[in-house]
Order: sequence, then C-alpha cells, then structure tokens
Amino acid sequence: MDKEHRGVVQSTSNTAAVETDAVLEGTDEGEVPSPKRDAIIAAATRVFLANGYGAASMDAIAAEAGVAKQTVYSHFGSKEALFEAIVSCKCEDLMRPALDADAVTGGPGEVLTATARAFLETVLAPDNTTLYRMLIGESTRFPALAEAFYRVGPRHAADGLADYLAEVDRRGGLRVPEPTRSAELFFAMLRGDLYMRRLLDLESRASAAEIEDTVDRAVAAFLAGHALD
Amino acid sequence: MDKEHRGVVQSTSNTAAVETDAVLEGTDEGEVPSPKRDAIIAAATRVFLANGYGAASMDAIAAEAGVAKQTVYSHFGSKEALFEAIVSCKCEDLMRPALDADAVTGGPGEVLTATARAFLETVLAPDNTTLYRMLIGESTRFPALAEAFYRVGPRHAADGLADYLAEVDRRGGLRVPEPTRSAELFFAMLRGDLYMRRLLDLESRASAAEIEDTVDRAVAAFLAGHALD
DNA sequence: GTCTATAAAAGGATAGAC
DNA sequence: GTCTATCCTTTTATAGAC
Repeated sequence: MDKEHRGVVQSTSNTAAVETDAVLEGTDEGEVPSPKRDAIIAAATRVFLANGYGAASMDAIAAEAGVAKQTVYSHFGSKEALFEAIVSCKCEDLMRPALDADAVTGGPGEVLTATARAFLETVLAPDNTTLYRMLIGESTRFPALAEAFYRVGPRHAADGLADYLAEVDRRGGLRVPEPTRSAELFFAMLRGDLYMRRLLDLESRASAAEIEDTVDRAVAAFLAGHALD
Repeated sequence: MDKEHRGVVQSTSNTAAVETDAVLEGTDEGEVPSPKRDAIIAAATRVFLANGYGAASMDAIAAEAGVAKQTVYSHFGSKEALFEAIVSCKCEDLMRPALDADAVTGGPGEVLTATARAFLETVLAPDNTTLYRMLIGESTRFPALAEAFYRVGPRHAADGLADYLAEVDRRGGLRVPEPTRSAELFFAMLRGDLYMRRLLDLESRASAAEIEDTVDRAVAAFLAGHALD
C-alpha cells in the first residue's frame, strides 16, 4: 500500500527507450562522446524545433552548431538520420519529468490528480508540443519515429496507469474491470480542448488555472465512472 | 422535445464556414466556375494529401491536373494560397457528414451515442485524418488555417453539443452545470487511443468494432459523471 | 575529423508568345 | 487564359586539401 502509490507513469522499466534508440539509429552501445557531435545535436534540436523538418536546412544547422556542413554529414549520414537521432533523444527528455515525479501517498483521487498534473504539464510544455506536432506532421515520412514515440509516450503511460488501476481494483478501492481501457480513457480526458488548442498552436502556453481545471474534471469524471456499485 | 434531439453537432448555422472562406482566401462571392480551376483544385488536393505541404511540388500539381504550371499560378498566386484554398475547401467537406446526420430521437444516451458515432467516423476517415495531420504540422506556417479549422471543427461541435446538454439539464434529464466544459470533455473522451494511433499514422484504418467500443465507453462514462444526484 | 569549395538537382516563380 | 521555356534561389550531398 506504499510502493504502488508512487509515480504511476513510470511503473515499467526504461528498457523500451534503450531499444527504441537502437531501432531508430542503429547505434551501438559503446558510443564515444564528442563535443562537436553534442554541439550538432543541440543545434539541430533548436533548428528542427524552430522551423520544422522541411524548413530546417543542413546549412542552418551547421551554422548554428559552428561547424562545417561536412562535419554534420560525417557524424550523421543524412538529414533524415539526423532528425531521427534528435527526435529519439528528445523523446527520452520528454519522459524524464514523469520519471522524477515525487512519490504520492493517498487514495486513488490523489494519485490520479498527481499523475494527471505531471502528464499535462509535460505534454503541454512548449518543446514537447512542438515535438509532438512534428511527429504527427512527419509520421508518414518517419513511421518508425511515430511508432517509437507512441510506445515510450502514450502507450507507456497508459500501461503504467493500468497497472496501478488493476491494483486498486484488487484492493477494492474502485471498480476497474478493464484497467487498460480505463487508463486510456483517463488520459484521453486530459487531452481536451486545451491540449488541442496547443497542438494547433492557437495558444502559446497553457495557463496553470486551465490545467488545474482540466485535471479536476478528468479525475472527478473518472472516479464517478469507476465507483463501487 | 423533438427538434432539439436532432443532429447535435450542427446546431449552429454554417455562417462560420462561409466567413472562414472569406478570411482564408479573400474570395468574393461572385466566383466564376472554371473547369481548369476545378481540375487544379482536385489535383492539388490529391497531391497535398498524399505528400504533405513541403513535399508537394507545384510541378507535380500542374502535371496531375494536366495543365501548365503557369495556369496554376494564374488562378492561385502562390503555393501557400493554393494550399489555403484546398484546405478550407476540405474543411467544409469534413463537416458535411455531420450536417447530414439523421435526426435522432430518444434519451440523452441515444443522442450522445449517435453524436459520438458521427464524430468518430468523420474524424477517423482517412482523408480527414491526413488533413488534420497536415494542419497540425503546418500550424506554425499557417496560423489562420489552424484557427479556422478549430472554429468550424472542434469548437463548432463542442458548442453544438453544449446547447443540447444545456437543454437536457433544463429538462432535468442530466445534471450539467457547465455544458461547454462537459461537451469538451465528451469529445475529449472520444479522442482516445484509437484516435491517437490514427493521428500518428500507426493504423491505416479504424475498425468498426473499436469505434463502437470507444463510443460506448465514452457515453457510459459521461452519463455516470452527469447523473442526477 | 574538419574545413573550403563545388556539384547536382529540385522547386518556386516569371517572361513572353499565342 | 493558357502554354513553353527559363531564371534563380535554395538545398542536399560530395570532392579534395589539411
């Protein structure tokens, strides 16, 4: 009754992220860190996030990194490979806040609220919204990226919450006959109008008040729908 | 008790769509229909939807339409203007199935179910998913398009449902103190995992069974959360 | 590995004839 | 309005010196 109450989102280990990296980049584990390479990654991240895949040019990335364009091609073979490396790297950063979520003690209401807050604040953060926007827009060109993102992001979060909900059901706190579906529904409720407006770039940032409101409504609706008979 | 039960999604008139067109294209109402122009629109729609904005070339569009590139530029001044015309045109098509929804009689459960079905089948249709994907990906480059889409799409649908929910609340069928927020929550529940997988292009088409399942869960959860005390 | 310089191609947009 | 032909910029990617 203590360990299960902490950090719902990260309940599974992070082996998925590692495997994702391998799938996307084909990198070996023994990777020599290079200052130039790091500069390129940082610069490419900025340029890609600022301009999108199509509008970002390798010239701009090289200039931003302060290196010659050929150096970029030496480390990453092509623009597509560079983009994939950047995105998979960013996906890991995206999960980090959720992993650092403080342990939450209390009933399902408190745990759900904390989980919802961490989720919304993460996905609504400017960089993450931009990243998600790019992944959707380029999902046809980069199907492997989209699949990997889904796995380490939404799928991972839903599975983690499902585990917790199953435990709560077993203890008799709520009635959750299909934990996975219920977890998906909970996250869906969080991706409401605010989320959509952010996705369409109609709102530069989400207000804390609106986040709280969304969280409260989702938690209330979820508890009402899963109360014991 | 009869008129309010029909087609929740389209309750407001379609003046918004007309105004959208004016905003986006700046077209006058007296527009002379031209066969070449229609061919260009049809071709551009295909090419844009198939390749995305960045990868679609004016050469390809001209070739697909069977006209010279200059003819394309004669009708639409630039690639951006052409894209805006195509998208605003497609947005109207997107709303049409909802407008044609059959009148539904019955209690809130039946109306919500019918509304949810029409909504999901519309937004999950291949072309509409592709369009939405493009709007999100290009929302930074085309803010006016994203805003117009939000207005005639999600916002319009939520407002229509909110009107209906307010009426139900007044009649005492459900307890809906904040109809707009409840309507947004309902549509959010529909945009669940299936929706996200379609958006990320992980699934080429949605199965009817999964649609029904999503609809049923959303309706059940909504009714549970808005039951009378 | 890193740089300068360049190739090679594609794409948006225009000129001028009919 | 429509077509053919062309301009010019941008962009990915590579060659060759150090």
